[in-house]
Amino acid sequence: MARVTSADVAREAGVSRTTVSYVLNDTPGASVSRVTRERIRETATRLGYAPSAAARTLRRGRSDLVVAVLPDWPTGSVVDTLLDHLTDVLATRGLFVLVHHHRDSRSLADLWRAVTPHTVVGLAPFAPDDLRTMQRAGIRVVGTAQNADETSFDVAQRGIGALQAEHLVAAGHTRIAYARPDDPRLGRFADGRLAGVRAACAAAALEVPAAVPVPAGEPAAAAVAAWRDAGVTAVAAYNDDVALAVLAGAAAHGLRVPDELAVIGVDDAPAGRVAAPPLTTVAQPVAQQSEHLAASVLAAIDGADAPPWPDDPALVVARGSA
Amino acid sequence: MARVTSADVAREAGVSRTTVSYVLNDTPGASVSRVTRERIRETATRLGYAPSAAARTLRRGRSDLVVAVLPDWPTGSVVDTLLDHLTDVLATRGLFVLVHHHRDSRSLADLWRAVTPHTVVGLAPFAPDDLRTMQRAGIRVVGTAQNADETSFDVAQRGIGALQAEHLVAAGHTRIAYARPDDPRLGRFADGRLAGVRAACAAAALEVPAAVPVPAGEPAAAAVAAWRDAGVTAVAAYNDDVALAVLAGAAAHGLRVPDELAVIGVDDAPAGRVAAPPLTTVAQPVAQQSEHLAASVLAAIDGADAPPWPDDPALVVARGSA
DNA sequence: CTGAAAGCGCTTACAG
DNA sequence: CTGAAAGCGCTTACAG
Repeated sequence: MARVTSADVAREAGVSRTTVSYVLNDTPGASVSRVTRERIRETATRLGYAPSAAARTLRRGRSDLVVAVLPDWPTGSVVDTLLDHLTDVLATRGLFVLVHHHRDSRSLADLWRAVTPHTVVGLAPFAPDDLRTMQRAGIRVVGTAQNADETSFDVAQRGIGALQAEHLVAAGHTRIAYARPDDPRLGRFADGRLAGVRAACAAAALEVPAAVPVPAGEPAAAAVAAWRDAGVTAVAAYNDDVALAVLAGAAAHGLRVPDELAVIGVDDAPAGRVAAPPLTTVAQPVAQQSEHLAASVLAAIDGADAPPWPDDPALVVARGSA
Repeated sequence: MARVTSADVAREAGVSRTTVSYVLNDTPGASVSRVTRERIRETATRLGYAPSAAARTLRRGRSDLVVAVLPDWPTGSVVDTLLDHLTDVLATRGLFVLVHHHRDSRSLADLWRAVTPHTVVGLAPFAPDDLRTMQRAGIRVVGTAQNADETSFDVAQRGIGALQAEHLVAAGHTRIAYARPDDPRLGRFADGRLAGVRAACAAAALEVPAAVPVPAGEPAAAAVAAWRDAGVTAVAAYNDDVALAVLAGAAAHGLRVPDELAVIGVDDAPAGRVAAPPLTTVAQPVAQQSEHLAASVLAAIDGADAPPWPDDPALVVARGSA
């Protein structure tokens, strides 16, 4: 069974391909009689005509496809929400979003041999080579500062870390430690958040916190013992899973939380909300972030200026642990 | 700046487009002198030539793109791992994987106007209409039983539920309850797991468990009280987040776990490993599942038979809570 | 060993 | 109001 083309529809409906194209694309300014219109549509449906995306793209020089490039690391619900919203917003412009999970080790160049995207949205920074290839291929790139090596996401990470530290400082802690994840793929995130914690501590004239790796899913008994011996009274954790591991470590040593050790996470994960004590955490206002991403992409497509990053994107949810 | 085409490379290198195509695609059987080869490659790089995916696809009638269609619900790390592996395996065949997060309410038909995929991998079942459109467009579809309305994922979900119940039954429990999530998007998963639990209970001649919605992230105090009053001694939870909420509910009533109430989750999430008591759970052997998915897709591409679903895909990780 | 030419399926300026 | 024709950029049978 050969593919059904617009020529088949035209022949069957007794018109030219031109008319078929006009009708099926609702080309403005094309005036085709009502009955012809109906007949063409009916014929297309009956034959099961599906236009060739490749031919369309080749002819128009641009596709309706937006590729979102995600980093390799486990992304979670925030990114899901972001993409969901982006998909909705772009759908109103007739654009489709497809997601590519990118391994840093591999070049993106080969991907453009398989697809001709309208626009590429980067949620991770691109390698300079990749950026150059895309620019040369005339692909529009959004979501990452094109010349700086820092994305708005990096900035957001720093803000999150700062918020954690400021909360701890405000509660009177003076010796703060940082619990970072041991998954190397999370490094870039962790570095950003840690930088924020350190900046806030420095601003409060406190000693700069040391970072110790705390694997999620194992009680952090050793780390907690070391902190206790060093006089640390509060720890900022990379995320809620890491914070929960710290909580378990404290329990193992009979340390009372938050009196003897305060703990703050990031994510506002369900597990933290039902921990004992309930975990204090930093929540990201996903709705706001989603709006911003979608607006940035739209602006880029329209050649407008990018909207400013919202002022105060994250917030502390104070519960029992800090 | 106009797009660089193979004609530009040909002119600049002093050869025909034919030769450029042969060299850049390493066409077998094309014998081009070494120095010409080098010159063409060098010229292509210098000009920043990127072949047009659309033209290539149009000409060959098939693209190198595989689209994975995911359902709308929060997917999490298992699916990430699956896709990661699939991407790796297909890369060895020169294929690229792009992911589409699909809302059931919306038709997939429009997507095929933006891309011409080589193959579509469905991790959720497709609507009959969508399936028909794809077949007509000559798109190969994998990963979902094409005529039955049940995917291998549905089967897997039932197996998980059965495992939970069997573990509880083996421990001597006779009154078992089911805690399902309140996120409606998870319904399909929850139904499958619940069916497995019920089947296993029926097989053990026990009363069929009632399902009560337990929101993740809130101590399930009311649900636990009701279970206690009804003489329930064990609960199978949809996943670890829900199980943790049950654990918190038990704590709120001073119920000892597992003696007065046993709890089993699904996922082997980090938070469950550091809970008090550590959560007993069902772990999915992601590596095996990944192999199976990748092998299925490869088989479909090669026109071979799909490999059988592995016998015993999930396993109970017994810890403190059941 | 290399090139001229056809054709994939579409859209759109142009002619009628 | 409708059609014939060009051309998007590539690959590949064919001729030399």
